[in-house]
Amino acid sequence: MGGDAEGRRHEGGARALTVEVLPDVTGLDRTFHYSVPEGVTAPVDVGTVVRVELHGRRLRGWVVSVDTPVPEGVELRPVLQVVSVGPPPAVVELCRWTAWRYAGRLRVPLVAASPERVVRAAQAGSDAVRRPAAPGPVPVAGAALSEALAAGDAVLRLPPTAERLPVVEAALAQLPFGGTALVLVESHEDMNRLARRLRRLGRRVACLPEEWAEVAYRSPEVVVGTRNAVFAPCDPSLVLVLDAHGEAYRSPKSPTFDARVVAAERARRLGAPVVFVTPCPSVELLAAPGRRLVTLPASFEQAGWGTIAVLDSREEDPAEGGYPSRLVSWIHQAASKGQGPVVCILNRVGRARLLVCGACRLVQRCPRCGSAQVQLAKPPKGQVGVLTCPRCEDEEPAVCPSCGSARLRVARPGVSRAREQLAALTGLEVGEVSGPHAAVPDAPVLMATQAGLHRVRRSPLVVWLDFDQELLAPRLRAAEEALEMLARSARLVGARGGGSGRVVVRTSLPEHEVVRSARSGNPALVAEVEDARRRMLGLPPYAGLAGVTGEGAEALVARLPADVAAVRAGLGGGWLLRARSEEELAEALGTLVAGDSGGWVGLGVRVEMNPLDV
DNA sequence: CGGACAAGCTGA
DNA sequence: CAGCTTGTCCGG
Repeated sequence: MGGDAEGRRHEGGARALTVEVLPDVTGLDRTFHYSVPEGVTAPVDVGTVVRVELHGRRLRGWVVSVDTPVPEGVELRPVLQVVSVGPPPAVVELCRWTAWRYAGRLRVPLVAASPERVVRAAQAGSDAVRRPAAPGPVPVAGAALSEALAAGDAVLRLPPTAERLPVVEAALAQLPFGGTALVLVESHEDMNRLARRLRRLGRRVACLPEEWAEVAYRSPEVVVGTRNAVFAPCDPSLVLVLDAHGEAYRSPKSPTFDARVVAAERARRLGAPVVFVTPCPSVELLAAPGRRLVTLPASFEQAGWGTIAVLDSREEDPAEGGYPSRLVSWIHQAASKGQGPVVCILNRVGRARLLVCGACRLVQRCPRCGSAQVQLAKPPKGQVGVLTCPRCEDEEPAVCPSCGSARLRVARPGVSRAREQLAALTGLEVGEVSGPHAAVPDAPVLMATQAGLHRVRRSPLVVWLDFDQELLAPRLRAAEEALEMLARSARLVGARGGGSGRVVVRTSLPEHEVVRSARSGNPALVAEVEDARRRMLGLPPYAGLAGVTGEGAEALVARLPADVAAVRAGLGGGWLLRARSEEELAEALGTLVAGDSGGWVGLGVRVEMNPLDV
């Protein structure tokens, strides 16, 4: 790529080159024209990072077009300096598409597509001789991957404990000579692990964004990276998205682009195949037009979900002290195996999420806003605790306002309280993992929120202490997310050479399709129910939804075409837009914005496509 | 976005 | 009316 990197500049001095530059300034979504003076020797092309003067300020910016007509009556100033090589023109084009598709500014995808540090122009082309790919044994998943690659755009449903390295290897075996595979992964950690393992197999790997220049100039066999790597400065011959269910593929800030959607678009433009590998494909992933679902033999898939045991919480004996004795003995057994910590999960931070007065049975609520108060920490001995309102952060002493009793019963425990209970019941040391960054204590049993799933490599036993909470969460994707959590749990206990661990799910809904899907290793059960629900309720992917907030939201909404519905969305003067598809929404918003002298400057509007909170 | 410049407020 | 805050405008 960047084939004629040398070609565009100066044209033998016949005419001065003019460039259109987008300044790297948040909120200034406008372009300005500059001339490229003779003194500038570095190549200048679409994507190049330059330094320019604007309104007395020296700014960095991207060249977004070359030799486009300059608006009348402007006096061109010269580009001060070529700062760095930037994304190749085709990637800038992809960035434009992304900004349009997610109704946001171009700057964000351009930042994602650009090197972190300055990169000087270098000779294109590979300097290393490739060894031919060793034709290793083709595993079950390898054959399925071939089928998926042949389909052009496919989801490969690979059960959670199945190794993913053979899938990547099988993809590399099909790479054309000199071709590059782009592999997207959920996290930085996954990237480093995959890169390490591929290098050990003799593959030439480059990671993004660290090795941006290698990707651009050395054409490695494999480019590995997270969400932003979808804008890799190369022309991939195939694209692989691992753990394609992961929320990490969605950008949290506007434009809220989804790297899976961008990956499919990129592959389509290049005529390259794209394969999404995941144990539990979402409705969105499956519903993309022209996409095939490739599955493995049912027996392989079932085995790949491991052992998932259900504890029906309706049958528990309250005399057992909070958790059934069967669970306690499972924890004892697993903890003695020495295969990592037992991980118990409760997605409720703090000590208590619901308190009831022991004397008069009153539910403790915030005196200001009425929300149920929570208790974050156990009070020191002999002192009265503090109740906090999760909504307005009001703090009150832990005393019943109605009868004055300080005997408050924990009706719904949080992790801290559950930790105390488990330690008492098992007699084992129980550590607590609460934040995504807190240290993981060295204890045989860990009490964790969902974040704990990502903090442990391997475990003999994962216990969901209250899975009802995940099954019944009032979120659009609750069922799919619950299945993803079970998939991750299954991987944790099955990690490395067929771990013999198990996942325990404590719930009062053992017949819920999420539980049945995971137990039978058939994620289609959830997919079918979810698909029907989305169709019936007109939710994505069978509708396009977008949240619009900010000063100018009202004015924008007033000018929307008739086929885009808008309703006031709860807090803070925002709006929720609905159209037949996200593309239609993007089109409507795009034309509105293009109407006002292009760009989102001064509109005071932020658009969140496909918002996560209903 | 952030600087420039204008209009508005304060206190001596 | 100097000295400061607040607001609006605009960039090549």
